[in-house]
Amino acid sequence: MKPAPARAASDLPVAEPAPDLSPLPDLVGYALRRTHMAVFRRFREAFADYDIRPVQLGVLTVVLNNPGLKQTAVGAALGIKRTNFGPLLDGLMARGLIERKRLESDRRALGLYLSPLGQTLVAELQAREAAFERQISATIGDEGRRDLLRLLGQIAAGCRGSSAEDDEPETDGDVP
Amino acid sequence: MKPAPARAASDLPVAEPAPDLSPLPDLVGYALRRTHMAVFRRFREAFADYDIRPVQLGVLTVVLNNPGLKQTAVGAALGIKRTNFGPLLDGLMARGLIERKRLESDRRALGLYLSPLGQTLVAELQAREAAFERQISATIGDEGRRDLLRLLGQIAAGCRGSSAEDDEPETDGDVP
DNA sequence: TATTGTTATACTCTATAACTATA
DNA sequence: TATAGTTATAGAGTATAACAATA
Repeated sequence: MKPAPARAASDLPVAEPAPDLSPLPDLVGYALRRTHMAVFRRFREAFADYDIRPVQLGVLTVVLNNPGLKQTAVGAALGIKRTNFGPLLDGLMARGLIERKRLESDRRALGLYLSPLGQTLVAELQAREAAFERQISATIGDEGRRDLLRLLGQIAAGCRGSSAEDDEPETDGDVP
Repeated sequence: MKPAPARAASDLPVAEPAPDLSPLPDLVGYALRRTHMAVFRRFREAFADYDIRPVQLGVLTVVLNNPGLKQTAVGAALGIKRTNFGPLLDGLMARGLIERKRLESDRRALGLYLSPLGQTLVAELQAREAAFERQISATIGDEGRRDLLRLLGQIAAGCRGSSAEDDEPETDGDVP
């Protein structure tokens, strides 16, 4: 709510008329990028004291719900490539939040578990997450939020629907 | 449309019951991330022959609409930090799409212009962009698209509304 | 002193390719 | 041969700090 620069009537003639961005503001892709960036920044602020980023909370949540799930499956559920999931896990393990155990059934695979510390932390994080969710969707109401989630889901499903998706990363499994 | 692995009735007992992701799929931030990723991937495919990414098209569009606008203003309009905008521009200039001229009015600043080649290219890109937009929003219809843009705008505005935004990057200027 | 643009640097995310050890 | 996980590597995207030239 800046009080408007209060131009001195002879300071600077025109206030830089705001560039013409058309047609960007009317494009779904552009709106998604801007909104995602804004929400992401807010998330970082809201979780700054925990030093947690959205992907990390995603991993902790999936491991909480599915203890013992093997690494590949956790990564695939979140759309993270095998290759990139390792370093991400390293960070969470170095903080003592996640533990890994070699599976008896398949000695190649590693099952993921939350440590006691991880369980305590994820409970706190989920509480704050719920508050964060209420905060960012405060302006659109419950109905708007439902609409938004539905529309986003339809767009994402449509994008997955066609073209090349051979590889591994996007083997989702969530949206039916 | 894979024909379903056709389990041999004694091959693998259960088909891995799809991990529980709750509450992630019901979170606006998570849905934004997934949808943004999916749309971004589709964009790259759709513009692969041009080797153009969304941000680059954004820059070209703003320069087309506002020839002579100084570098800082173009970057700020798109939410790109001064520091990171330089290298991005280098790429577009190396391809001969954008030219820069030192401004007479302020000899610190550089005005951005499209080269003739850049003008030709951006016309083609915008045509394809329109087709891409119809493609990804095909499943939600015109009404759904309007709703989606409105909801995304409200979320983004709400995120910008509070907390720390002192620095330069997010000096938007678009959304009123 | 403030602004424009630059360089240097770092961390995260994403992506490919090649390797091991199990299966 | 195929899978689980790793390493190495590369490119974007984002972030800070410090600098030169200009205002």
